Order: sequence, then C-alpha cells, then structure tokens
Amino acid sequence: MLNNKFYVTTPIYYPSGRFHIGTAYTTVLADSIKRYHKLKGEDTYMLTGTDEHGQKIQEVAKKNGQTPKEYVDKMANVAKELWAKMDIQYDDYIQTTETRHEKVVQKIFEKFKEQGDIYKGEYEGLYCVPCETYFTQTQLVNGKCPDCGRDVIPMKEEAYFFNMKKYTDKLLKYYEENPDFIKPDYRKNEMINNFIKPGLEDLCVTRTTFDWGIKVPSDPKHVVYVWLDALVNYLSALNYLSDEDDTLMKKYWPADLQIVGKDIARFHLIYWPIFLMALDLPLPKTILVHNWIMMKDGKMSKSKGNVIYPETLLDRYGLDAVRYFLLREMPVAQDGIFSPEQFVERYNFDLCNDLSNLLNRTISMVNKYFDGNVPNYNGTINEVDKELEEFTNKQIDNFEMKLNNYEIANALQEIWTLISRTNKYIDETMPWSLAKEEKTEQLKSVMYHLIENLRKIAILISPFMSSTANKIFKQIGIEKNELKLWYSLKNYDKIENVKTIQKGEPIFMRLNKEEEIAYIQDAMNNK
RNA sequence: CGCGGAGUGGAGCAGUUGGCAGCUCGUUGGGCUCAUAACCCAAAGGUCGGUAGUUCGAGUCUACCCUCCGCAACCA
Repeated sequence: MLNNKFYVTTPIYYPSGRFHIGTAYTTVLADSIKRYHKLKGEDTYMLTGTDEHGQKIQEVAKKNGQTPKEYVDKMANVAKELWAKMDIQYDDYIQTTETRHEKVVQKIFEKFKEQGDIYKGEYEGLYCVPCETYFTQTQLVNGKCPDCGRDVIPMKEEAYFFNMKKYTDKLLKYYEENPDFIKPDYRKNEMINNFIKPGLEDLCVTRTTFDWGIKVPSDPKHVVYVWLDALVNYLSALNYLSDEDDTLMKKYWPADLQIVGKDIARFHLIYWPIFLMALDLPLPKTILVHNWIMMKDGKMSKSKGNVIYPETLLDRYGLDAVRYFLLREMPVAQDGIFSPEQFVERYNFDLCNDLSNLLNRTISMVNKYFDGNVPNYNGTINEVDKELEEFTNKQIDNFEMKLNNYEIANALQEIWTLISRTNKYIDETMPWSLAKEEKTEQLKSVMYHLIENLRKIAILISPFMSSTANKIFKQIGIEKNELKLWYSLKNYDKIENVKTIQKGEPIFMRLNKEEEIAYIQDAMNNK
C-alpha cells in the first residue's frame, strides 16, 4: 500500500448553543470515511473538537453564571457525550482553550510577525457599543446593529493584520495544479470569483475589544482573532511546534481529508492554505465542502420551530438508522432536505423492506431447508449464480469508486442496488420450488450465495452502520474476523461450516408512518 | 448590479468524455409464498425552464433570456 495512513478532521464546533443535526452530520461523515479506510487496513486518525474563544462564548458563559472556561469545558463534555452516543471513533478531541493549543498559536503568531507576514495596523469598522462588536456594512440591518437594533458608530482600533496579498498567486497556482484539493469543484470557482479575483484583503488577526482569547505574547493587550486561532487546531493536535514528541505530526501531516460546512468554506479554502504556505507546510490533500441540511421551509431556525436535534431521532430510532439517513439523504455537493416523511420512508423502504427482510427470509430458508447449516461453496453451477457473482463484484467496484471520490450517498446507493439484486435472485431461483423438486445441489448453491452476499453487504455497510453489520454477521454465523474484512469481499468461496441462528430477529421493524411523522413533527415544534 | 447553485414523467432525485431519457416513492395490472400487507415482474406517465445556434446527432456544448435558492468577509 502506497498511502497507508489517513488523517481526517472535522471542523471544531463553536459551542455557543446546543449541537444540532448538522453538526452530527459532519461528524458522522468524517467517522464513516475514517472507518472505511480503517476497514481497508490503513492507519487512520480522526480529529474533532471545539472552538472555544471569542466574545460570544464570553457572553453565553456570563448568562449562565459561569466562567468561560467552565462553560466551554461543560460544552466539550456535552459534545463528547453526543459523539459517544453516536459511536464516533475520534482519536483526539481538541479544545482551543487547552495549553497545548494556545502555545502553538502563540508560536505561530510570533513566527508570522518575525517573517513579516503579520504587521500592525488599524482596524476600522462599524461598532455597536452595547454589543461590543464590529459589523461590516453588509451585516447591518437597516443600518443598525443586527443583534440589538441600535445605532453603530465608525471606530478604529489598533490591530494586527496578516498579509494575504503576498500569497494570492501562489494559492491560485496551487488550486490549478491540484484538482483534488477542493471538492466539489465549483467551490473553487466561487472562491476565485468572489474573493480572490476582486483582490484579497489582509485579514485582521487580533482584537482588543474583548479578552477571551489567546494573548499575543509580544503585545498582550491583543488577543488572537478566531480564525488564526481555530485553524491551527489541525496542527496543534498533532503536536506541531510543540516541545513534546512530534511523531504524530510526522506520521499524519498533511491531512488526507478535511471536512467543512459551506459556511466556513472561505476560511478553509483561502486563509488556511495561505497560513500553511507561510509555515512552509504541505497542504491537505482534499478539503471537502459539504452543504446544509435544510427544512422544507428553508433554514433550520428556532423561531420557525423546525429545528431537529440528533437526540430526538437517536433515542427513538437508533443510531444506525440516523446515520444511514444522514449519509444517504444528504448529497454533500447540494443542500439536502430533512423531513419526517422522508426519514420514515427511508427507514421503512431501505432498512426494513430491502435489507432487514432480505436477511430475514434468507435465515428462515436456511433453517427450513438445511437446519441452519449453510452449505459449502459448490462453484457457479448455473448462469443465474454466475450472473449474481459478476453483478456483486461490479457493485463492490462501483461502491469503492464512489466512496473514494467522497460521493457517500451514491456509494450507499450502490450497496442498495446490490441488496435489491440479491432479493431478485431469490425470485429468480425460487428456492421453495427447488426444495419441492428435491433439486438439492441447486438449493444448496442458492443458500450459499445468499449468505455470501449478506456477508458482503454487511462488510460494505460496516463503516456506516457497524452494529447492524455485526447483527448480520451474527445471524448468518460469520465469526472469523478475516471474513469481515475488506479484502475478503471479492472471495466467493471462503465460508465454511457456518450455522445461522435459529430464529432471525428482524434487525429493523416497520414503522407506522403517520404515528412516527407526528412524533418527529412534535419534537421539532416543542423545542 | 456581482458571484455560485438549481430548473428532467404526480413527488424527490441520477444522468461521467454529446449517441436509443434512468432511479426511488406513488398509481395500475400481474406473479410468488421463503420473508415484516414484505419480495419479484410489467404498464401508464416526460416537447429534459425558454429561444437561437454548433453538430450526422444535445438533458449533455455555445449565446441570450426567464424562474427559484444561496452567498457577499465569525451560524455544521
């Protein structure tokens, strides 16, 4: 294997409120891709965390009667609990208020200053005194502060700036020479046309109007402004520039995949690569910008009463159903729509009718015809079997192609095409007739192929729905670990002497559509 | 004003380098009985937003236009 390590990151989330389904989506996406690489035997590393500085945090903490640090630590725990609940296998969780991070930000800041990339200047903006916040012209609502509605006044303060112009050409060249750097492709054009072509403005990287941030060592009345602070987390978590041992950095940098939401695309596609260039570090291989989960009536918002929190779905429908829905229904390159109807339909059609039912009918037949003893492989005894094997191998290739290109929803679709094809195989071969006519060899072959395909399906879904995959393995009697690995997928003859369980428990039961839609709708309105 | 995305049978979507218009759900008819009123087959249903053009041939390329959504410098 040429590339046998895989470093994936999520954004560090801003914990100013409750984590909603979008946050869960990003994290599930990262986790699933990581598990896929792990399944292939790669050395994987996943990072997530929280972005804990800034004025808004300071205010929320105050409102809760806590110190900012108390507040962010509490929120980090809330996040960790949610990720535990969602079985997210992150390898490290970074909080930007940890010393290991702050030290690195300070070092980088001073390095940039020495290099001349950061210079002192004056920040000018429209300031709302009671809110202690600057706004740009375009953020104002009717010329007033968008938060409190009061007048804003032009203000100036001393601040440090990062010289972005210096790196513009280099960045454009990098975009051009590395077509995989930005996915989906159109984001690149968006960045170039909207921000780079009109001329990048230097980025203000410090503030003096609040103090909940990392102090600039050489000028401590300034705190480092959010983005320089936040972006560095991807490095500080690997012990970059730290006195500690830097094996992680050596081993995992550059990142193979960094996943971000479209709202923060600009920071990751422009400023982040420029910071890395200024540090003389290689850039991540791919930055994947995903879109948003929308509601039928537009963005999620509390005032519209259409916010959906992950817990609502997790507690009632289980983790795997939620993970499946998020990954299957959200196309990454486009906004996806969440609706209770779609959730329930996906659950019933894909998980119950197609997958769970295929398992159930297979188990029942193996028990009925062979007492649960899965016959051993007997080759492809006819055209139907041969066709099934070829089709299955083709689907595995399709799946791999789509997933390697980070088309998760399409990759899942390829698995479901395989599930359908396997269901069809039962109708084609009509095992019940074979049994009646005592065509035992053919019947054995059909049972073997069904079990074998279920094994493959379980492997394919395992990065997305690991407990479902395990339930399938268990029901079809697969115990050996080597039969659960990626590299056993193309084998058609390795299952020997296994026994299915006696009575298959359905892994997904059909939901009552009206009831469940009402339930989800209620949960959305009440909170 | 600008930039980005979208406009495909009733609904939601696929359509890679231009070559007989596909998928899921729904509808109608049929099949099967291993399975969860599930599963399998078939049919009906589209002038692929509009106009003009390039081409032997365009949903797919070019130009212009219309409609919807998003962005415009700290909301995944």
